[in-house]
Amino acid sequence: MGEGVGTIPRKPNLYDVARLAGVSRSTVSRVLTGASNVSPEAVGAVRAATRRLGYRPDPIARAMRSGSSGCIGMVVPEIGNPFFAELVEAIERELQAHDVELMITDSRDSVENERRRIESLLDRRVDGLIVIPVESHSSAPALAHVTEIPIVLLDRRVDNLTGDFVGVDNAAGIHSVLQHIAEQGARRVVFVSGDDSTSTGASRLAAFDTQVARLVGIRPAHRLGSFTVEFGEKAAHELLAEGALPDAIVCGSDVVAIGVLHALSDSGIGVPDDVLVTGFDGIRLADLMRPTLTTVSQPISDLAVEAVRLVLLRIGGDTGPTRRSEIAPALQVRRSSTRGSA
Amino acid sequence: MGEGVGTIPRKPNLYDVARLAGVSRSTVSRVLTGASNVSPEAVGAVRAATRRLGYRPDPIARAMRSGSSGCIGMVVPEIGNPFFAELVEAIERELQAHDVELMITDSRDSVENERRRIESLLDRRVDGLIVIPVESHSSAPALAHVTEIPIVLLDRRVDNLTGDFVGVDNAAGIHSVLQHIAEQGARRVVFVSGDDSTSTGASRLAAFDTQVARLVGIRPAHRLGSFTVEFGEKAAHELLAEGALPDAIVCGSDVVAIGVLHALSDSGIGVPDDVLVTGFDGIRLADLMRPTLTTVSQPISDLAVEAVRLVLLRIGGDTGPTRRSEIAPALQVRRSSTRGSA
DNA sequence: CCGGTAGGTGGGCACGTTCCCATAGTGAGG
DNA sequence: CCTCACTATGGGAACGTGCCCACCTACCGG
Repeated sequence: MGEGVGTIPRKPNLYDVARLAGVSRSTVSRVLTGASNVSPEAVGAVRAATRRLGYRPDPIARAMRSGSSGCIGMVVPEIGNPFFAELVEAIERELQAHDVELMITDSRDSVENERRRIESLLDRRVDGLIVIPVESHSSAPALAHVTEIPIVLLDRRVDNLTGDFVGVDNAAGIHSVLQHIAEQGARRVVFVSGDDSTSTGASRLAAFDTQVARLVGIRPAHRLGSFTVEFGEKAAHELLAEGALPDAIVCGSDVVAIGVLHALSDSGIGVPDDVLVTGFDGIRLADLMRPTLTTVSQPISDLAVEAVRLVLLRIGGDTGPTRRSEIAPALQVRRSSTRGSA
Repeated sequence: MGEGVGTIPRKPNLYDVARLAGVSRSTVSRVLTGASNVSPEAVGAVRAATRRLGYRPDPIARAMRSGSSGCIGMVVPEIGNPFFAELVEAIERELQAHDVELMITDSRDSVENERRRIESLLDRRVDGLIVIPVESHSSAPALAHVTEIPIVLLDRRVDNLTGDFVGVDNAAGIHSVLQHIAEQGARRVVFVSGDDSTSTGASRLAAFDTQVARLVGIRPAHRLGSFTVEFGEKAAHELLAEGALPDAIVCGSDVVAIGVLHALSDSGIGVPDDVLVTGFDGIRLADLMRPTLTTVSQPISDLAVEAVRLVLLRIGGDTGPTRRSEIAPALQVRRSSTRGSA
């Protein structure tokens, strides 16, 4: 009974590769980490042995020693929100193109959860973070706490936080919607959106307030809550209860608009015949609603490419000034806002 | 200049806690891992020191030594699919209730990606896996390869794989739909669904074939592709091109049904007046479509609770026989399939 | 001919934790 | 009174890797 005969083939480690290649652990490590000062013969022997044993470096041990895991973490407020889900999908696709792994976590719209998720990702030694923060104000402490690794804010900003940001130009988006609504002849318009606890809510609201009088017309009003279908339904029902239906309901997000459409349909109000409705985000479902939903379409793929580019750049050592990428959204005119069309 | 004065406060480790508590590393470790044989005074001192230093155990080092990370991994074919997104959300919520962390990854409907994701999660020492497999056949090797930790299949099965499964009773779901369709007076029905490369596709198809003749009627037909909006649109357009519209279109998933509704609406076909349409899955959006979509509603929350219960049970050491939980779905009758209603 | 230098290599150590074993103290039973 | 067993504790080792340092050899210049 010779030694090693019949033993269970344990997962190979650096020692095993070194033994088979006839070199030391150090040399194997040098080859695998791409360091210089290794002879071509050694490189060849190590590569052969690695392949032969099916060796893969242990990411845990690697993280332990080097403090880096080779993957980046993402925190999302609510993966069930189609816009965020599409964003995650795009980020994942883009990272895969760069051979970087993604760890996705959900903060469930709670700052406390968000803090925990970020701490956990840091503990797991992610090399960078892409975060869609929960709130523009109270998310700040948890995020400011991240100093060792780069962090890119996606879609939403956070107050007083020096970090890279990637999102759309909300003011331009609201502008294009209002202009379009005005062209359709609407005069009285109500803005239904999330409140100003998120930067997207705040800046879309500010843009509406700044531009509505000049572009559209009389007695503009708000109804602010959260970016959910339920809030859209509630807001629409309240508007109906008050009696005077506006000419147009401009929504701060597509899910809100979907809620509004649902409530109006339930009450027998015709869209676009009785009231125009628009959304914001450009989720895939916007085009599948009946009526199809006019919306400010965010270039999700471009946002993902830019966010990934930025975080990898920072991981690569870039220490330039904080960057803000505001990509222009494009208005998608559809049935829900086109009066008198077929 | 005394030593330690003005030094940067490094992240505390076991040594620091032990020193402050006046005990050894071993005792601290015993307290924190909840082992027995520790005196109450030691426990108190360690807890106090831990709190005082704000010490948190390093999960990487823990994983390195013990081979366990205290979190479980999930692999999903497509996070952008609303049904999967809702499932992920429910799983995350349920795991959080048990204080277990979740690492979510996306296989993007590729068996090769799926294999890589699983390997990576194993490398990261997750304690268990919840997987929605890509295919019932070719996903098998990658999954069979997982032997050290428990794995629970969710929604879809895999051939010849001995592992726990949680999903709905697809045959019962199809049965309830067909019965309902028959009651509405439909005779000719077409089944539009994903093909049999997934177990859900296969079993819904089998159930349709077995039951349709008895329950509904004449010349049933299929149109099989993938569980996507695009396929639903394509299938509906093809049906229209062929001329003879059936009485009802039974879809294998809600996203397919949404695609069908979209295509029919584009072509001016009335639902439910000209043709009945039903879905399967019960995603939240089904109730927001116009017409609202009749669907077989999966108890997503129950599925998540059961999957989490099973995986934690196995992690806890349970070695009982393989379990199959097939939860009964509930038919949600809505506008898209109710002929002659208001 | 000798010293210096650069390229290539191997060994020790550390990262922070858990597991195993040895040891000291204590109570009970023969 | 001695011994056995059991509790509480501390120290050493190990998980697998990357980094630092020391070493060896060959080559080149003085």
